[in-house]
Amino acid sequence: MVNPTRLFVLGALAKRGPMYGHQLRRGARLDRAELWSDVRPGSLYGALHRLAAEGLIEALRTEQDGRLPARTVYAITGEGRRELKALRAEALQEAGLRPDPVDLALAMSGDLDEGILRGYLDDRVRLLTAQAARFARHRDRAWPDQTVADDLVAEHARLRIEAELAWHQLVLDRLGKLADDSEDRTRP
Amino acid sequence: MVNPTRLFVLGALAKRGPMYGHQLRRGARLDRAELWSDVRPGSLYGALHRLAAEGLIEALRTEQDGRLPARTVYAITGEGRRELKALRAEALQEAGLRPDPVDLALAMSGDLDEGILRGYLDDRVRLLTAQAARFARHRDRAWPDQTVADDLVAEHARLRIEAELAWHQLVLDRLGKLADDSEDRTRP
DNA sequence: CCACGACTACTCATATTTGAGCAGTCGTGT
DNA sequence: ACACGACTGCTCAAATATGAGTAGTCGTGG
Repeated sequence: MVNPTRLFVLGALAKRGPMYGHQLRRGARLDRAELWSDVRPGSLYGALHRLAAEGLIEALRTEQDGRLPARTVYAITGEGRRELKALRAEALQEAGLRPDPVDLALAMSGDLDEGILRGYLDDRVRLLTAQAARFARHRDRAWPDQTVADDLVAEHARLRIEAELAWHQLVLDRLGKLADDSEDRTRP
Repeated sequence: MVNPTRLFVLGALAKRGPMYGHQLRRGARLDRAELWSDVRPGSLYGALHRLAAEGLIEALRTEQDGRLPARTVYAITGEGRRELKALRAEALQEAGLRPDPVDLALAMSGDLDEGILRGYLDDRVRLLTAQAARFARHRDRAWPDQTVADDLVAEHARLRIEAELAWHQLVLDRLGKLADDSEDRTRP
């Protein structure tokens, strides 16, 4: 429902003050952003233009640093702060599971060879384990200016990955049965 | 990365044979679809048109049942089956956490009153608990034609919600500290 | 010196999603 | 009879996302 790009832009401008596009992007990246946002250039600049057109942010000035490309600095407006609060409230209210494509893929995998499927799952487990390790490190070596909110976000990621790992284990255990099941269907 | 709508349409047509748009939608709904897909009419029909234009599916015929609106029945093509396999493989490979807007909202909530935030979180816990109960029921009273894959998907949902609940508990516990933290910043 | 990869900022065409809406049918109650 | 809400199928404009590309700068190794 709520548009994360808008929330991100408004939130960042409100929190850190006026910024230009690339700065927003980098700020997000440094802030372990893969966790809560995934703003690619296209959607970011699109959002900036639209937000400016709506008056939720405004272009303050255009700078040029040496000969690098010119950049436009935006600031949030009063109207924008109001919208920010509304968006945030909306985001805090929607508590549901976002559909995971892997479920869809699994539901469509009746015909897939068990060995191959098992291979994919093993790979997934490896990837997830690596990520879990990264987030555990997060918890220990705190950032310079790591806030409690940042901790919570990292912890959220860790817990979610643990759940994924547990589920993957369960899938691997039941994989034999899944194969039987699709055989039941092909030979009635 | 992978487009879930495409995967859904191709997969459903491959699995259940030729169907028209509304039928796809309903089939998904009956199949506890809120779990792995959330195809609204707009994106579904858009995808159907595009897939047909690309030759991955083809319009078989146009039926009319009584005086109800006419419907176009689509079938997957050979080309489409190839694409389906590719999409499925891609979906099975991407094992990462999809960003959750609540993290974003939390990161932007330094200025939010603790009581209000706590209220939102309590509501979320209520919602999540209700959903967890629904999925537990899923596990017990099996569907008529519930496959192992369906079970796994439901179990996935349950585990994910458990993780969410655990995290919410953790957030509520640390909420006091979060408030302190933002005070540190406003009065240096 | 120069090629090369990485960074800086942003643009643009195309793909996709959203959300409302349309035009009719059906069943149920009153 | 008839109002009402729910269902049937699908369309459409507007919002948003994607992914590649542009044009130049900078640092580094050979």
